[in-house]
Amino acid sequence: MHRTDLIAIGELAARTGVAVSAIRFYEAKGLIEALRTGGGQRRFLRADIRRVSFILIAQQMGLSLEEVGDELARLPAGRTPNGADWTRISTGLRARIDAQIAALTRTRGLLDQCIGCGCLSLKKCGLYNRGDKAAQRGAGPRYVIGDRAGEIAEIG
Amino acid sequence: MHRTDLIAIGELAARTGVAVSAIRFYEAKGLIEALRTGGGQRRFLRADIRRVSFILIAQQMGLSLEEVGDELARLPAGRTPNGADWTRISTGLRARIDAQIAALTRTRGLLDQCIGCGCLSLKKCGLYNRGDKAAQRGAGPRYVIGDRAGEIAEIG
DNA sequence: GCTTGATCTAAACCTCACTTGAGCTTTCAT
DNA sequence: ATGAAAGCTCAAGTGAGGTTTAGATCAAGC
Repeated sequence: MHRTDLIAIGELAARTGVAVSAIRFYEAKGLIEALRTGGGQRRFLRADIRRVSFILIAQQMGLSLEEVGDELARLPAGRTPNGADWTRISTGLRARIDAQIAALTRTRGLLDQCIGCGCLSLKKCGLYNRGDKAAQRGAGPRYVIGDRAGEIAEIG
Repeated sequence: MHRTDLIAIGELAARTGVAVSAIRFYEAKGLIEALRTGGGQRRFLRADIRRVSFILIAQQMGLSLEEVGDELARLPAGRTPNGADWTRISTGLRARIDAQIAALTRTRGLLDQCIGCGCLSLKKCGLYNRGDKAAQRGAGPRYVIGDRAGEIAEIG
């Protein structure tokens, strides 16, 4: 048990269910760090399994990799999250989920008002981006709907 | 009122709040169609305002442009959605939102169980993709977490 | 010592939903 | 008839979160 506590990238991949390429990508993004063998191969600590797991869970909660990186960087010694860290972070994640649920519930209410109306009027329906950050997640630059909502005309 | 019922792309853009470039993009994707003037400029029907509005709303509900295209294609005569169509479609959208809310609520429950535990164990926490399509929305090909959940080892 | 499988790097490619730019043409009000 | 504003096409760029490919090297079992 002098060398066995270091694991190769393939094993880290297998243990976390992430592709090897993704692990290299995370390293390039600074989310994890690797030691190197004499021949240049990566060797990870067992604790990195936990670290990668955290990345996956945080992603599930809707954090971008950059935000995940921020969280990890905020850890005391740049270390893998321990129980106390996790309690703090996961409580924050909970708040995010609450916000997402609230946003969806609001949208559902608007949709309900709109079912059977069929007007699809931008003015009346209110089905346009009421500060709905969650729905905005996605790819690339996006036209911000509702930015100038007052100027959008009624259909007709 | 012989020519005025056709509108130029700029007006369609102004009436819907989307960029002109986005409208051309939608046309290229087959979501809307345009007539052409002798000089090659696009002319749209007034009904296309409603059609574009539908695209925006459906996107808000989390449909991809391809899915929006499928919905539009499913319309009786390939026509712009009318009141009855909208009732049918929006009821379907409502179901999607319900599913998203349910998924988030489930995740929140798992997170609650996990706060204070800190194990981050893939086996025990269950914080991995329980058929959570909503969280999967985003850019590009993505490793499907939990696909082989049974084979993912415990941390340690 | 040799072979096989794992790993290495760098760069290119992918999706989605658009935007931007270059270079030219059409439309419309005056 | 003209000049500004709006429109046209086609190609390339953006950003997130990776994957794929190519060609070379490393580590380990026999």
